[in-house]
Amino acid sequence: MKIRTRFAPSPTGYMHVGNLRTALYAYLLAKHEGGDFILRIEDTDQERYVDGAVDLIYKTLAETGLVHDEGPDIGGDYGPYIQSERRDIYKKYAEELVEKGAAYYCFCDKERLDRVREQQEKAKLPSKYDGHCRNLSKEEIEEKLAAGVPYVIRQKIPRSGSTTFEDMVFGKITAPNDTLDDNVLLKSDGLPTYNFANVVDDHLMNITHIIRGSEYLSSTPKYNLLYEAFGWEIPKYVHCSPVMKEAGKKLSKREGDASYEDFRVKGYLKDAILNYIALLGWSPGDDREIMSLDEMVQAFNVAGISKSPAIFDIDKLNWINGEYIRRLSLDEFTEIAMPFYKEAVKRDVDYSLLSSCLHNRTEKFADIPEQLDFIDELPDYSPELYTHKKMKTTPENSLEALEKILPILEGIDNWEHDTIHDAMIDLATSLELKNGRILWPLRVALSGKAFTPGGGIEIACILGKAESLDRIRRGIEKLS
RNA sequence: GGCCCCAUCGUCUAGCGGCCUAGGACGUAGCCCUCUCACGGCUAAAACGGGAGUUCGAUUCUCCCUGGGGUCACCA
Repeated sequence: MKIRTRFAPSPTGYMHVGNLRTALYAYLLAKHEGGDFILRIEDTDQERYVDGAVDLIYKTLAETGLVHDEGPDIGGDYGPYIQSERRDIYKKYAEELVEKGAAYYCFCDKERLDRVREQQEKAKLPSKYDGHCRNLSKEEIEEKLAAGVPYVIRQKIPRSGSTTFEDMVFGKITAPNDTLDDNVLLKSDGLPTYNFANVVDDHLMNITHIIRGSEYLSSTPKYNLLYEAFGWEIPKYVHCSPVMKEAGKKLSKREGDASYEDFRVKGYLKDAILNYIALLGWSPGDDREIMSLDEMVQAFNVAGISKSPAIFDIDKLNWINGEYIRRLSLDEFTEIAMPFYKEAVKRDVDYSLLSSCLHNRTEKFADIPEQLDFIDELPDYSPELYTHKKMKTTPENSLEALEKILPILEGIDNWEHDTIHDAMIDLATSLELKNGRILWPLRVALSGKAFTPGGGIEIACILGKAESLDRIRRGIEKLS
């Protein structure tokens, strides 16, 4: 039988990385087995509806290459794929469940429920529905229904015994039934809760493997009870532990470290993000780390998913992003870096020159402007910058060096890397000095910074002849 | 608090009773390369949470403790 997995996000307006990872695993599992990956939108909570959120989901999936085989935007044999459009389906199945004795009508209003909960909390009991409407007579129900009293349909959990299910990563899990709550299946607005909708939809859509976060682990027994009541085949479960910021902390939307979009605007490559989150909680079993989507599809195995929560390590993401950046061609790099160049440099420069300096020195594109902050304007720097122990330079001998450098550069018409390079090396050789004695002062005079992407020669090329000479003269002035 | 689950370097992990003197990667430190920084190369420090068992032998199996995570909504 063909495997079918699904990604079933709520349209919340942003793509949490933990969520994206779940989508990735669902995609990988399906594709590894040659199966289908389905997208379903879980929008049964109208209060949480966010405009444009669904488009963001499409965009993210398309951008990362997690292409779905069925979904609201492309259709399929099991639609509709948006839960709010499946309203009538749920009602029918909820009523079927009532007939089967696995669910019941409940007419309790919010006030009563709050009161019950309050009392339970006071008594330090776990808060559960007290079963007030569990055994209403047929007459009572008919009467209230006819009178138009708002109602919900609740699951009727057995009061004794226990329920066991098998998870592909966690193994056998058993929960005592009396710790399970009679949750609402169908809300008073006629829409289902997640608890119900996911079971009905997964069955109707023929989903064979359910990949989701471990927050559903403790409610899965209830879902199994539902499958059993319907007489439906129970799917395979794959629960994934959460992604944490650090021990005891969650990734936060506010701090900009929780969503895929957050990382994209900071200049992380989509493939790098995908690669990193794949490894956050999954291992291919060997030492491979840099893997393309296709390679991950090949290597994917549920057995490699880890059970404990994983802490999001920005350092490792940075490294992986750097690896991907280094594998970019110079042209590709320039294309992605262009918006950052435009932001950082107003002066007319050869962007390919910038790229050749930056491509090995960039971990994420957002770092670029800071690296280039000396291009437009020479920063005000201290003469002490000319002192470098290893280069054996001081402000004094740097002045001498700059005074020697200036006329030589003035005489260069062919302002290119090799020409400048040869002239500077020749100068050092003829003076019987180490290259650094010439090049360190040059770089400082041109940049005014202790660290720069590239050396003095590269910077001279980028700045051009006129600006370079000007900065060297200013250096001489500063040191005189 | 009840219930469920988890536990290897700081972090992500390999390990599925002897191949473990516990492997890899990030990060950290040092060295090399070198006009700074970075890239690249090399080296180093760094872990089986604690206690009982089972076994000829436990990182690997069982139990307890501790620590961590999840869940207890007409949210998903």
